[in-house]
Amino acid sequence: MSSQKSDSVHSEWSNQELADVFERIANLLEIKGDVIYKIRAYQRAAESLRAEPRSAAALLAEGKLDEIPGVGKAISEKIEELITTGKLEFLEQLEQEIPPSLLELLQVPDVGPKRAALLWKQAGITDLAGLEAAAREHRLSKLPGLGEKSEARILAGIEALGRRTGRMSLDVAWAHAQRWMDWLRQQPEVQRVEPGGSLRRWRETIGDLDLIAASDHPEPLMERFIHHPDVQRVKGHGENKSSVELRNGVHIQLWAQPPQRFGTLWVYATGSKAHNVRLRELALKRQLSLSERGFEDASGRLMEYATEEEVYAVLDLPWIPPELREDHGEIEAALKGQLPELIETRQIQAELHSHTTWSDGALSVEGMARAAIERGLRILAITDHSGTLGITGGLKAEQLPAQRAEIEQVQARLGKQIKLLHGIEVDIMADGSLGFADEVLAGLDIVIASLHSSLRQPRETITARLVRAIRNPHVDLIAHPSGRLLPNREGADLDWDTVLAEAKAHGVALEINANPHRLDLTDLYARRALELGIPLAINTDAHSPGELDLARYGAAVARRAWVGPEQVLNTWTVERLTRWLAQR
DNA sequence: GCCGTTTTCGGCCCGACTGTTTTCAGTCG
Repeated sequence: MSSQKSDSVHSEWSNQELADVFERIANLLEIKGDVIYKIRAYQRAAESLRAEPRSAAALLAEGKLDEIPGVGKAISEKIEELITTGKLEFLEQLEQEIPPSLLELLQVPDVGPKRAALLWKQAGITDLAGLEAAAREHRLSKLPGLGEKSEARILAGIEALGRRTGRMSLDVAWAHAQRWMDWLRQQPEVQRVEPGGSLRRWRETIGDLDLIAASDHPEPLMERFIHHPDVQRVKGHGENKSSVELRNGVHIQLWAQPPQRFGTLWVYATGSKAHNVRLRELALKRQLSLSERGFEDASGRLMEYATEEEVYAVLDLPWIPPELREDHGEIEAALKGQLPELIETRQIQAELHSHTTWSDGALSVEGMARAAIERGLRILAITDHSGTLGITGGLKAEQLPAQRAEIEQVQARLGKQIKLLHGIEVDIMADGSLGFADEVLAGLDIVIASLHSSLRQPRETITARLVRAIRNPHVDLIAHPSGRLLPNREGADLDWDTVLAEAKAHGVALEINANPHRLDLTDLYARRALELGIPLAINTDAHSPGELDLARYGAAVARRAWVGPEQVLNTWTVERLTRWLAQR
């Protein structure tokens, strides 16, 4: 990407695109060899932009860009230049000095900014193809600081890039992690095994798996780990840390320390990196140095801790739930004793988005109802698809009375075990109208509206389309608002400031779709919705009984968004929920 | 380049692992 926007599909710079520009600047400055703290400033600004739910364009208009952490005078001006002119003089200058194709080299393991500069200046290598050719011709090993082993590692790294499977959805990652944790627990040297990294923080997709072990004898454990028959390539191997690539393309990092250091190790290997940096800064203010081994005081004495609670207590902090550890304000909240109460999966007692054989579900109304009862749910909304284009086997409006009759019969049989609601998941058409007429929607207990088609419309069009649905007086809830599919299909290019403002204005709830391939709303916008007081729903969108168990993934998104039980419709009593629906 | 319950100037996290080196630089998380 250059600093010039390639086309005019987007009317505005998204925070993500701005972040990409600053990350690009940081990488180019690193290759150039600029002051490390300037580089970190650009990196921090990029991270903050990605974590900022309000659009930078809107903040600029309000003169509030400096509310973004790490954005000061210089970066504010650059954001303004990008938004107003579409390009950035500073970046264009930089790209004159440093060939931007060098940035490709940074994707290769073991190639960082210093080596990229070396490869460029001493060997004339400016892109990935050039690097691969040089490695194959054994020209790399002749460069200063590089030998035959480095050359072989770099070549292996380039080949691994081609195999790279990308990020995993959360359910896939957990399945792999469980298998490996079971294996690790069977090893004689292991006292304890836990997940770490982005998996434990329940990030929406997972790159590498981080597994943490307590062991008095880590060496033989690491030895057995790297020689496991599923291991294709050993990326690194030491006493306390090893990392491997498996034959199935999954990358695993195993960390180990003795049990009495498990607390600091687990904090460290859980991250996030930004959270860890903040903890270390707090430690330094107390004349302590914090690492995965423990706290070291000025005299060099190491203090070891077996639990995370003890580690946080040293810094006068309460234990912080992993889902919050992103340096998105959790340290400040913890210091003030104001960590939020987070929703628990067990508090979810309603499923407000489910499908039956009336559309594309696997079970009958009664089958789904009984599955819901088995899982302890008190409320189940049957919300089959409206029979509009693109949805196979959707309901026609004429079928709704028959479906209602069936739901009432099942309700009569099941009695007080569960409250069934007759709803619909109505399609939002390409023009923003709904798949059913208002008179039809008026007769239903709950109306969910969602986008399924034409997700690639330009931002203004698709935003207006969603807004029109939100403004329909019969719509209670917008399901999976962006329509994204993890790990690969991006969601609609929505103007979220507008969508959230409209949802608030009309009291329409927004769904956190719990399916691990959706997780939509994202944590970012769920947190903004929380702050705005927009009602939230955590729904599995179950098409089969097993999918009702996906609620925990939705709860994870809500927890990452600092959401407690109060604002989530699914935690409400039958009376409160039916009253809310009736008032709308 | 950013930031402020030690500061508007002078700071800005830490160790493991690797390879190429004779004591350390680069990369990574």
